[in-house]
Amino acid sequence: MRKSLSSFQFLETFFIGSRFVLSDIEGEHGMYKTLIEHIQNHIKLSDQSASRLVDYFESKEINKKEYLLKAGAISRFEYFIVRGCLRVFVIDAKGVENNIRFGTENWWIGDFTSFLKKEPASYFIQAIEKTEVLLINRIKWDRLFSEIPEIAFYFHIMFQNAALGQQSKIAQHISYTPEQRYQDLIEKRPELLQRVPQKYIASYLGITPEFLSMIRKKISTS
Amino acid sequence: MRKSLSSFQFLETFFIGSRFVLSDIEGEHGMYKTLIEHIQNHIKLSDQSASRLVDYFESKEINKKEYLLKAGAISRFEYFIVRGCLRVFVIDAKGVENNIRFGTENWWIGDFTSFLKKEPASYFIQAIEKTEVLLINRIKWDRLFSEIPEIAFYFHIMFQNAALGQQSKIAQHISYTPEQRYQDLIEKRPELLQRVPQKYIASYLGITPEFLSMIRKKISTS
DNA sequence: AAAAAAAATTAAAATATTTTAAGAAATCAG
DNA sequence: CTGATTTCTTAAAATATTTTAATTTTTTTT
Repeated sequence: MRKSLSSFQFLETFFIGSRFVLSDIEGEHGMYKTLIEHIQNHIKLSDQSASRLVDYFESKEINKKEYLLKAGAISRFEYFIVRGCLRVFVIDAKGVENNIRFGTENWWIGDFTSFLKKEPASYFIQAIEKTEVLLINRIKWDRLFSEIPEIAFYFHIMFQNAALGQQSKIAQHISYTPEQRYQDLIEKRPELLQRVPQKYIASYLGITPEFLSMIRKKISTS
Repeated sequence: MRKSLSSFQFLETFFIGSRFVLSDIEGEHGMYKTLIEHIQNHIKLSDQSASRLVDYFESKEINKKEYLLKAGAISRFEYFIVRGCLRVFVIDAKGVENNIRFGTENWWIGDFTSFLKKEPASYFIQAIEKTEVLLINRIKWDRLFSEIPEIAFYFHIMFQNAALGQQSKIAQHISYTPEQRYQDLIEKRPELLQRVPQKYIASYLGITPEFLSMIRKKISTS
């Protein structure tokens, strides 16, 4: 009979952010180490359970400009980024690409609605640089939750963070000017400005590349 | 020993959306019926567990213009709207109110970050009309999760939906014009246009009331 | 390393949105 | 019900942002 973690316990783990050191997942399984450490940063997960994760995920490397997912297809996997950088975008009625998210190391990426409901995806996911991901299919995803139940708390936290982060992102998008949104991006994810082409950043901020250029010029001369 | 629902099971419940009829929660406890039905629309919850919910929530009625929460205070409760309409807004650096969300019947509302971390809230929550809510404090919230574990699945779904819904809302805000966002609101939440003053709607759409007026005029004459 | 392609910058003209101001319509308080 | 207040609309002027187009810089390909 397993003991269920109370909400309180999981929150403690969440905020204290205890980290366990792994010794048995090494060498060829290096990419799993990244995922396991990320999970253990958020919940308690025995090294034994951790070592079982290897059975659920496969690894994949994609080159710059290659796609992990194209809108219209059914998203068969959820992806964890071990190394690299991806962009998520939609194509609107006018045929224009709109970048809505950038994923880097330790981010989960996917079209979750498509993955769950087996509906055609709305998003494109493309590599901005050579990227290594771990992926899990739907069958193993379900198995994961029933066979390693602690994991449910980890994803609970992931979804909760996603919901909270996006809530404040919406607030910002409404109340900030494009210049303020750019300043905020510089503060929160400075590495993106090095890794992501400016035209994608502009689209993410909801402005044209030309206008982003003007903003950058204005900032640098003040 | 309780049986844990697998991810698969809870998803089935989610999408099939089975509904159970309650007969024992009636009369003076009518407001709980709304919550219980909402929960049972998403997960399986025995009528016995359902009847215990009464112990966790209190009810409160607030009048038009009254506040449930003000930024700066610590949010001690999460709220479920039984009847009425609330707005969530932030005040930006220029002192301007920015509405980011409207809650109506069956919506959960609160500053969840503040509630969890006991930090000062960033949001104001104010009634747009006379509103009846059920509220739960942090201690009972934790107790709820450990004593009625099925509920965790319900909130898992709530967070997941919030994360997904907000994701697509961000995508829209970037790729739609104000006019398209207004059209989308008409489609998705037509009742809000009757219940919420236009100046709040304008703020929610990220435009001035004057410009919303122009959009409405343009739409009505085409 | 050179040629070709893609991305970033600059500036001017065009368009979208806000601001200001005033009047009309709707709602509120006594 | 009536006056007072708030909300909504309209229009003109001001500002922000996009579009277009040309040039420079950077990246990719050969």
